[in-house]
Amino acid sequence: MSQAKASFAETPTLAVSTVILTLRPNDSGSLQLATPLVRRIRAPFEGQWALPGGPLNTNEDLATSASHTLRDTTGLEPRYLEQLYAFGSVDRSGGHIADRVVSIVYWALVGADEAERAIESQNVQWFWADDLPALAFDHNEIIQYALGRLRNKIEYSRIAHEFLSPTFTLAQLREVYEAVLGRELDPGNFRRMVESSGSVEETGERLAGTRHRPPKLYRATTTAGETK
Amino acid sequence: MSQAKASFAETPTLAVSTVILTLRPNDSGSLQLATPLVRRIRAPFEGQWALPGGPLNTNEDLATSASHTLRDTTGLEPRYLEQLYAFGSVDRSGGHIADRVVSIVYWALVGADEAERAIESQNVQWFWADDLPALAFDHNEIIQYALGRLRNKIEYSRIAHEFLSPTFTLAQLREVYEAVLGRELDPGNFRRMVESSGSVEETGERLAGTRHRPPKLYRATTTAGETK
DNA sequence: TAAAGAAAGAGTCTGAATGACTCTAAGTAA
DNA sequence: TTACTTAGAGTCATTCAGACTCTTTCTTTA
Repeated sequence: MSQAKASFAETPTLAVSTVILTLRPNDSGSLQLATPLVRRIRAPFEGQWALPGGPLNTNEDLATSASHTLRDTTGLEPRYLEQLYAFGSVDRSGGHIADRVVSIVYWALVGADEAERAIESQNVQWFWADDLPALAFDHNEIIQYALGRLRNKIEYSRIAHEFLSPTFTLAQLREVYEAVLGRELDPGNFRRMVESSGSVEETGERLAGTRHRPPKLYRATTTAGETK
Repeated sequence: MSQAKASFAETPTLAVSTVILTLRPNDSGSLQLATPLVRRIRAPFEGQWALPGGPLNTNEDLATSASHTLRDTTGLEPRYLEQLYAFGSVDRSGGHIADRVVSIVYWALVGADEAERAIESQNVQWFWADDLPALAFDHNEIIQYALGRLRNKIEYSRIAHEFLSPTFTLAQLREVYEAVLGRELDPGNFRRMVESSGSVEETGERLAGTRHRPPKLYRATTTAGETK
């Protein structure tokens, strides 16, 4: 395979893209999933919105490429970044096989604190994840896939706190679950579940400034026993 | 990105490989995971064993490429084929960046009936999955990754019967679970679990020729309610 | 022909986890 | 001081999984 370059001339090009997800309050005050997209400045799909991403450099690892492009285009440096799936249908570039790109897609979760640092411009904007325009390539499907993975993974993993600031109340954590799962959860049962899971620990402080009994603040425990 | 070919000249080449897993009885009669490997006939890693795979053709979908290469090199046509992960560290080609290959790896489960059809030759051989030689590239790690996925997925999914012939007894199905999970399961509890899951149905026949009470034969129910 | 052996298959018991729910504590706002 | 709101502790009933027992139904052997 040392002469591979020659015989692989017809191999599709390789890009790395990322679905970034965060939660922000909508008009009615409840949390909703949002994602930043970038406007394409080249054909195909010129002018349409797309996932942030770019070609894979020869000297870069996949995850490195993802976070690198992310920083350049959106200014974000997510703590949570994981490979999602490789999308490579021959027809995903709008029918032109000559344009064929195989995308290795990562997904990232961004906390409330980090999301504020995001660049927003003419060519980078946030959208509600469940109300997207028609995107370039198969990027609508990709985001749907990411949302499915998120809803699935939040049930057995400890990723929910990635959406929050480093310290948070159990009510805030519950809001994350409710927003992702799309249904309300019983506060008492939720508290019991979280406390017995060992995924959070008390900081010893309480959140002040509420108009009721001040809730305890928690932080995520250091990732021992993390489930992939 | 229509001129992409030019600017992507330095993009790594793309290959699709597959981890094929089957269960076969070992010397002591219990089932054990086995996988077929092919001997490399080119540098790098010439002469070493590797996963079956090959470069991705421009006009082929990823999964199509996987099953296509699989058929050509091993003669197998697995019913179960799913994308596993994309492996793309810069150093996985033995240190030569010029040889860099990004592999999109699929995994396949092969039933006892199908596995018999496999070609075996000087350059294609079966190995026990937990007793492999040093393989080309990072293929040892890839197989470990696939085994982890299998052990995880067998717990919440219905893939176990993919290792069996179309009809099977509950004892045979239990043996599959025991081999994959590496521990014994209580026959009674296993029966209750499987029957209440709705993943199997009786064929109405029984397996003859045993030296004890003949067990009922089951088949997998048609994939409704399949969990991804 | 009877007894022994083996696995099939049904059923019991117990403890842990979960959903629905109640009750009290501790703050703010009027 | 009273009303209001959420925090946080606790109860009850149901479901589920592991450990275990017992009976059934076949083959093998005496």
